Amino acid sequence: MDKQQSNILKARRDKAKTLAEAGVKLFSNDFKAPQPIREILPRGEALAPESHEKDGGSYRVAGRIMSMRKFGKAAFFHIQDESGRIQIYVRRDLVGDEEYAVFKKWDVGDIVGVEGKLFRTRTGELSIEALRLQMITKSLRPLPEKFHGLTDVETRYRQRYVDLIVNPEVRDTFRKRVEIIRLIREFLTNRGFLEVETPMMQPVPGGATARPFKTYHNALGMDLYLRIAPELYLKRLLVGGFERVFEINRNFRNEGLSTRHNPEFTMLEFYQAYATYHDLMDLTEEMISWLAAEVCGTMEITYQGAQVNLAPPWRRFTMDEALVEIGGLDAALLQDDAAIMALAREKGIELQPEAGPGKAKTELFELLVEERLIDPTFITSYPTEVSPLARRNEEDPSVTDRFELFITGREIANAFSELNDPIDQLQRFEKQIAERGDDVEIHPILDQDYVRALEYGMPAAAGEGIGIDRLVMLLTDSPSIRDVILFPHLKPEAREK
RNA sequence: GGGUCGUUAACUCAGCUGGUAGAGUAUCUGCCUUUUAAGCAGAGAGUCGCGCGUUCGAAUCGCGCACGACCCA
Repeated sequence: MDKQQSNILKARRDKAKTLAEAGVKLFSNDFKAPQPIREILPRGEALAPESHEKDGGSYRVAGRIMSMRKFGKAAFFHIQDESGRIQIYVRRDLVGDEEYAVFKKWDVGDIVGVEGKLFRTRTGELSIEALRLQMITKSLRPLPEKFHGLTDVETRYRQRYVDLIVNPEVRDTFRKRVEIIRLIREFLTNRGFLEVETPMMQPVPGGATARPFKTYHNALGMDLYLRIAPELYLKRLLVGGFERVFEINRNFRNEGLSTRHNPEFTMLEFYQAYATYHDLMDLTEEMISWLAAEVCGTMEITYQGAQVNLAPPWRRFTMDEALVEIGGLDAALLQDDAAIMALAREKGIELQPEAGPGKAKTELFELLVEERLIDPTFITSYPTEVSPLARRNEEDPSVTDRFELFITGREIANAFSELNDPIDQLQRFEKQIAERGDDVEIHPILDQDYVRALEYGMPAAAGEGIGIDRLVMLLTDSPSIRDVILFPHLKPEAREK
């Protein structure tokens, strides 16, 4: 931008300079009390073409110019505010020669204020006939082309502000995102859950298996980690006597980026004392189907061309059942640890030396079953081996009282009856640390304070995590997580464009 | 990390087997008081992502790098 401006940018700056020299304020801040465009539109419903509103009411609107059709002594343009869009008609004989000369320097992209009367044009479009015009903010850069708009995904993500200006469906997606989060709060609050905030910076990053971001606190002289999950803190609150808690906040994972992964993402976690994972399946089914009805107006939604029916009840399979019924495995084989391990290797799954049949089974599930779970499906009875924080099943201690929820082949939720036996918990932590392999960045430290908290006694409870971004993707039919995060992470631009 | 594809004017895109860059929108000038992808006439605008190589000559071919998309791990 420094050396050679493109002529189009130069033209804008020259024009702005000319206006400023003529005494026009390019950045005024005294256009008071504009009316939302959406509130004006119904006022003109009864107007016939080529007629003005009878009582001649005056309207004040402000917004960005999105299109412009100029004639010699008149012009039409559209302005857009947050609520909508309306056409403005400007006539030289109504605003005066001087004002009209200034108006001729207005461009698409400028933010302006208009005062005038409501009327309907010959072609039937409700419009405001301008009596007074005011520049509020002069735009120095052109908006993308009016017909194709902005489609380059890289620019859309890097310059989200432009994306939001020109792509109304993008604004809708983010409004829906806000609405979904608001409804979740309402849903949980109505059921007695308390919304809490727990540390984003943790001395021990726990509650999940992932590589954390590391930082350093100068005054304390200690390493801190951005949290990979709030789980262990929320469960400390159960120890403390809060019986239903939830948190909606950011988690950070120092791993790859993809259409389903952003280094920071929003997670809902909630914990309920004296509940089991069965109770949470019921709650989840109720919550997500209700969200769909509220946000999409139906429980039968479309995601990227696939029909998805979110109406309860949802299918529930144990992992073994799913491997047999959907994965096509022989039921007898699942009872044979050696055969499971062999099959996993045969399918090209790499298993660490210390990995057991539970790990192999889980990997086989991901490979053979996961992507085929389009309609919502709860998978239960996860192997204890892959569930370090979940309560063991009382009849079969090799599995846990846990479920994951899959919709459109993707994991949406993960929940379990909580492990609250401090001795069992300590042993599992130690085993996990021993097995962490060569990656010292994952779970570097044993969370002894968490074990201490459990020693005081945590009530029987169940807890769940729901990835908000993925849920929003589902309910807004968005193909990439970057479509539901306002400012997704990208590599730095090579150069300023 | 691997593979495939992409990167050309502010935006959306053409540009064949190498011959030195085009369209539409946008911009600028003129005409135009009911248009809505307004219209008509004219004009200007690009280190063709970056670098190296092959060649008399590279947007085009080769190699490397950057950024992005999709798929795989």
